Amino acid sequence: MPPSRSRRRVEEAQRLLDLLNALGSTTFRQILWQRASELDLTYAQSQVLFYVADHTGCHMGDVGKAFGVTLPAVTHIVDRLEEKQFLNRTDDPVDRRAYVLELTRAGRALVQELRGLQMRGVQGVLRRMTLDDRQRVIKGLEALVDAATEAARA
Amino acid sequence: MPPSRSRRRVEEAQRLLDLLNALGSTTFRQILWQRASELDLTYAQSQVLFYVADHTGCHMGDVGKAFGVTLPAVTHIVDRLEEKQFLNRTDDPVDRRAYVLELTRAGRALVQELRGLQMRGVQGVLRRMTLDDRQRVIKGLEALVDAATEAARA
DNA sequence: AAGCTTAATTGACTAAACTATTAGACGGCT
DNA sequence: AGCCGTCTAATAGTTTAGTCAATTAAGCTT
Repeated sequence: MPPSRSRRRVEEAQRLLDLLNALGSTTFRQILWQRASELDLTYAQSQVLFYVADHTGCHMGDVGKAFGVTLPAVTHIVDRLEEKQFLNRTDDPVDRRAYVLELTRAGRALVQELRGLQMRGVQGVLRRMTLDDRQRVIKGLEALVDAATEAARA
Repeated sequence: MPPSRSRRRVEEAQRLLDLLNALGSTTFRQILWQRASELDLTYAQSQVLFYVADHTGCHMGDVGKAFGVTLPAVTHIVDRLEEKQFLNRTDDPVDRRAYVLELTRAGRALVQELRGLQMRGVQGVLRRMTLDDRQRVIKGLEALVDAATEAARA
């Protein structure tokens, strides 16, 4: 008897769950963030740094929404990044309740360096894959991310 | 001029990096772990719980190695899971320095419930994808995880 | 038996997250 | 103009997770 449609759905879900776990755990995380931790940057700090790099002029609240954390958490992380001189908190001329975040020169340099390391890490992985597999994973993940976004909205 | 081979490699790496980020951030994490946090289980605690479920009888050190954290970190997490009566720490009859970890009945029930919720979450996402995309993402991720494992070893 | 290694805990610390509260500033309404 | 509700951010206090260094106890080797 061939597997029923619903049985196959279960198997696919199971397999995908395992793969996502494997992805999230040590190996890949290490490839991507190892260098950041060597530079005394925590994972959370790196994430915020990257976010601000891509959203210059954003407010504290924007960061919180982007990562799904509360404002006090953002306050602390930004405090530390400001101490380390990687970003500035300046008054928003338009709305005086808010701050405007932007990277310092050192912050931009750091982001550029880390991006470079991540790119090299990922390229090192992609080099071990066939062209077909590379295309598969990219197209597949695009569809997956889209579907997850829709599912979260619904 | 068509894109050169090396330029394409850079673009692929960039795209993959973005996709992995999108995957790691809010949407998917929420689908998978939302319920656990409602039950006062942190992410780390859930991870350990799941690990022990799949490796009954393991030692503290095994957990640490699996997640790349130090032993004291494991001690704390296991302390909390034991307080909550989700797992037991019993003496290893073979090696009296070590403990043997196993889930309680309540722990097994919890893992089963969470796995069910995760499965439903993932199935809700897969339902919004075409058959081709589902196959693509699974085959693609398998290749990616393999390549990452090799790359980490090398 | 002595000495090294291993498994786990404890203590002291930092980081990150939460809740609840507070302080200003914005905006709409009367 | 003045008040009220809402929004942005900070502060205080707590919990969790992680680190390192030191400690205890058991196993292994010679």
